[in-house]
Amino acid sequence: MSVVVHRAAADMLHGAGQRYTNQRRRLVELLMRAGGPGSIPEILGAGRGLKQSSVYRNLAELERAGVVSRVVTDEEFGRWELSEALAGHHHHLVCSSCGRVEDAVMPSGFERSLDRTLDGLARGAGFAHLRHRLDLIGLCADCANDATA
Amino acid sequence: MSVVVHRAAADMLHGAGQRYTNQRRRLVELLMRAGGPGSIPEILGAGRGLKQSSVYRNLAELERAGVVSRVVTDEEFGRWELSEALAGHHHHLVCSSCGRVEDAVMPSGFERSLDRTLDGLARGAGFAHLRHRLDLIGLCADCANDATA
DNA sequence: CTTCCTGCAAAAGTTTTGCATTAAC
DNA sequence: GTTAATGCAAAACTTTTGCAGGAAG
Repeated sequence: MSVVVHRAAADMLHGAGQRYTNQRRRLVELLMRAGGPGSIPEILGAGRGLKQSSVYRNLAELERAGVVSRVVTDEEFGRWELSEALAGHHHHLVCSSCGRVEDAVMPSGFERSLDRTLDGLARGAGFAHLRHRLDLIGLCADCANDATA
Repeated sequence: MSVVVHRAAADMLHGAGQRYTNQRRRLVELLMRAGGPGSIPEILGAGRGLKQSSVYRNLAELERAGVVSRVVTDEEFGRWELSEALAGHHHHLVCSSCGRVEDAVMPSGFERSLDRTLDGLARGAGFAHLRHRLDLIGLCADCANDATA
């Protein structure tokens, strides 16, 4: 699986006239292992030796090539994940206490009915519906425990 | 309606030992009229005479009191709206081309089934489900026209 | 050998903070 | 009168950019 992702990432970059360098491979590897979007501090801390300006530039380049996507949050720094082209369509469980973000997949039947509902909404407002973004906000197990204790 | 909102905002602030000053009233008025979340540049530009540092401080204070909420986007500046306590539960239509954001409401039956589905997801992952955030990403009428032309 | 990538340092952008002044209650 | 809000300027913060050196093809 990880081989498939790296192969795809390499192809996507090469198609854009870009190289799949060691540092870019490390970023993809890191995001693939994470189980959810990784924040800039996590990336800079974890990926020992990854330099700030190169990380920003490489994430931007990987995004242009369609390999990664920026995730919107209310945090003060960025979060990045593998694009849905590589990771599949999914949603996020966001802990409002510690900021942790995990991936989650909804039943495909529900996705379909959600998209139909949004099509209707969009039509009514003159919007062309491209995609949606659905996050569950709550407390992760750790933070829920802390609150109880 | 606007009277009701101002009254509620005043109560919420007073409950927190804060004052409902002219500037805070102008912020609430502005966000109430907007039909969607307002960005910091819009607020600073539109509300003539609103000073940058005071706007940031007042939005933070209004958020603490539960009057307004920060909206997450991928823009480089903040967006703010009336809280759901005042404006009711709703979603956003986001134009991926120009950044415009409009409010939208989904059929209540669909909201219920969405919440049930998310309850299941949360339980499976050890999350305590508090609320959700659902945005439709697409092209507003103006940008769709530009693309066609 | 040409093009792209990397790293450092500096700049740009938004947001936050310190402090003296002014307004609200 | 006492406490909180405002405005200005400076600081903090993340992110972007310029430029020289190094690696990739």
